[in-house]
Order: sequence, then structure tokens, then C-alpha cells
Amino acid sequence: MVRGTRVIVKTTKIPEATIMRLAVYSRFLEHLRKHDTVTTSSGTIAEGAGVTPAQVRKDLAYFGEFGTRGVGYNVEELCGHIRRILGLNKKWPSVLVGAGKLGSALALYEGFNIRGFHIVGVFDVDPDPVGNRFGSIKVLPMEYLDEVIEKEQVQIGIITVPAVAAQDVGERLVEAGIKAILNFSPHVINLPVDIIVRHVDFSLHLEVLTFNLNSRRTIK
Amino acid sequence: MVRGTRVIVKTTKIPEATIMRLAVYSRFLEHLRKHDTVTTSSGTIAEGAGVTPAQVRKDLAYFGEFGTRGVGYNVEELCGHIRRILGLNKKWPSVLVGAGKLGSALALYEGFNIRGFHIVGVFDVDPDPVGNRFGSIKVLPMEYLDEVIEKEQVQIGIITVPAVAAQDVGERLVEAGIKAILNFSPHVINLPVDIIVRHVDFSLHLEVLTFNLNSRRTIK
DNA sequence: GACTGTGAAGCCATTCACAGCT
DNA sequence: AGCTGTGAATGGCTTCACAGTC
Repeated sequence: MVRGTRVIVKTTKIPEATIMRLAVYSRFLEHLRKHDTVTTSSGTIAEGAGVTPAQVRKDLAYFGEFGTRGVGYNVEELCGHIRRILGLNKKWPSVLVGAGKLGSALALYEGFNIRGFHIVGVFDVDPDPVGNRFGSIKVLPMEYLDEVIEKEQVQIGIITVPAVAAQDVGERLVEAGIKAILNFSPHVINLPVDIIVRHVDFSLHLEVLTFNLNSRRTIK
Repeated sequence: MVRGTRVIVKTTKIPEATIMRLAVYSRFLEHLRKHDTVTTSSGTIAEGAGVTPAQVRKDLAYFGEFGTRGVGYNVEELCGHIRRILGLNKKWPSVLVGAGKLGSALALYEGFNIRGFHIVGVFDVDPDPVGNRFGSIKVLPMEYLDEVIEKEQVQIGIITVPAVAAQDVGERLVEAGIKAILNFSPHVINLPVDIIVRHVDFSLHLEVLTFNLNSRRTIK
């Protein structure tokens, strides 16, 4: 124990799976809100999120007591709580590196902007797409990376370059001051431990499907 | 116990996380193979995949003994084994429903075709994009779904429609004989238990990032 | 000496079951 | 009666540590 430390560190480690589910709950709650539902229950949320009611309650319990016993949860209120927990009450400007097919789709993808993430810069090493425009954003050469990141206070970087370039781009982003990275390339990247990195690889999920299709047929 | 049953069901449940990691290992092994590496070790694979050596060995142990004690693994051989386990030795034709930005990016994404998945049909309910072409594939109206699925023996469906349409499209795919679904829409879908469904939602991952950025700053 | 394969231990997440509130 | 919040129990995944092999 460090003497004199006044900061109370929440020692309860929250499972990452819980965070992911909270995000799913928030989606479902927004859906309910749109349909003017005022009150809901752990059972209803569970069904909408594809989990068990006990799971919903446990997940929420990590952060406080948001419901009323015997009654349930106020949709509007719970939705707000979860959004605040996830940090969705703030704006999160981000930069995207890799202006290929996937990159352009993500840059234009409405789903991102809707939820508080907006891409303030798209970059590419390859001079070819530079100068092109994706919606209102134009693709810039890598030289402008530091400038944009500092000016717009960007903390999040999205990588959509081919596998071979991923590691380099990751390091480049860290140099430029990025704190968290979403890596869509099919290559694992190694960065300092204080950088939050998440690897999102579609084909990985496809391979889980083929594994299951395969073994299911074998067993039958 | 059912009398007379001769089928030996492998009771060892394999963790889904193991399958996902095997897919990552196979990527790294292919990378090694390209660089003409003949032999490797659990330590090297672990580093390339961002896990521990023990984890690599445990994962492989579910399926057999592929290495040589004191020596390591033959890259070519292990790669083949894993590919066979995941079912990647076969072709997996698939259909994609939802010809929006994300759908078109995925249909054109080289990463898919490379690994044995190829999209044999792109569909959309909205008549607008129908008739457009994504590379060599043209977007068809939903009426042709059953025909294509049967003719091409398709088992995998990819959903890239907006949230509101996801459930309907899922049911439609199941009707048409699809056995496994990759759902890219931001809405959980409920389908019969014998259908394998995986939900891939980018913004979920972004929200994990913002949660971490948020709580990190609070603790500091 | 190096590295795999594996039972056992440890750890973490989910589920259960019930007390507590409305 | 209905539904939340939670300690306890369960189950499952990961890590450890070492015997076995080259």
C-alpha cells in the first residue's frame, strides 16, 4: 500500500463480457424508449439481449442499484445510467487509418456517428486514395496525423489497413498520442500495455461458424 | 442412456474461445509459412497471437498431439491440422443480405474470399440497389434467395441490414435452409436453437474502448 | 536443455435461490 | 404477488507445474 494515497480504487474488476452486454442492453433500452415503453424488467431486457434475467441483474449490480424491487426499471433512467457508465454521454472523436473498402464502409457507416463516435480524420499511406472524399471527410496523407489528433483531441484510432501494415500503423498511432485502438486488420498487434487495443476480425467469426457446421455434421 | 446407441459423442465441450484462438493461430502460422519457417514452438505462436504458451498447448490438446516434445511444431503440418479442424479445407459458399455500405464492403472484402468463404449471392429487400453490381456479383431481389441457396448448397448467411429488418431477414434465411448466420446488424436476433448465430457489432467494441478510457481517467 | 502434453489448482464468470422491498 | 439485489454454489476456462520425450 502506498502511504498517503487518498484515491479509492474500485478493486472490483468488471468482466469485459459485462461491458459488452451493457452495450447490448443500452441498444435494447433505446429500442424500448422509441416505442414509448416507460418501465421494464430484467426478464424483458434479458430476452431482448439474448441472456438470462439473473445475468442482467448481476451486470447492473456492478455499478449500483437502478431498479425498484417489485416494480422493475425505468427505461429512460436506466438507459441514461448505462450510457454514462459506458462513457456515451461524451463525444468521442476518432481517426481511421486505411482508406480501402472496409475503411470507407466504416467511415460512412451511420451506426458509428449515431452513437457519439465520429470520425474526424481518414488517413492512408498509399497516395492513391488521398484526396478522395468519404462523405464530408477527405482522405489525408499520414503526415497530417499528429496535427489532426492534437487539434481534435482524438483518443481513439481505428485501423483498417492490410495485415502487413497493421503493426506499423499501430505504433504510429501511439506515437501520435492515441490511447485506444480498434484493429480491424487480420493481424494481432503488440503495443504498450497502457494502450487499450481491441481486435475485431470478421473471418474469425466465420471460422467459428464453419467449425460448428463441420463438427455438427460429423457427430450426427 | 439410450439403448442400442453406437455413436460415441465426444463429450469434451470445446470452449468457443478456443475455436476463436485456433483461427488466430492459423493466421499466424500462415504468416510463418510465407516466411519459410519450418518449425515453431508454443511460445512463438503465443507471442504472435497475444496469449500464453500454456494456452496454446491446451487449445491444441483438445484435438490431438501435433507437436514433438523437445522440438516443437512443424508449421506446415500444424497449419493443415488447424485448417481441417476449423473446416477451412472445404469451400463455404455464402449469401449476403443487405446491400448497403457495410454489405458492399464485406462483399468486396478480399479477406473473405481468401479463406475459403465466397459470397455467391447478394440480396436486398430495397429495390434500389438491385441490379447494381458488386464486383462480379449482382444484387438480386429476395425472391431469388431460395433458388440460389439450393443451387449453390449454401449453408452460411450474412446479415448486413438495418436493425429493424434483421429479425425478419434472419427468419427468411432459416426458411430458405440456411444453417448458420453472421449477424452484422446492431440488433440481437432470436432463431431456432439448431441455427448457429453469431452477432458481430463494431460499435459494441468501440463502447468497450470508451468505457475503459472513461474509467481509467476517473481512477487516475 | 528444450519443449510438449496434461492432471491439478486457481481463478473468474454465471447461475441459483432467497431475502428484501413495493 | 412481483421483481430486484446479492451471497453462495456451481461450472468452466486458464494457469501452473511437472512428467515425458527428443
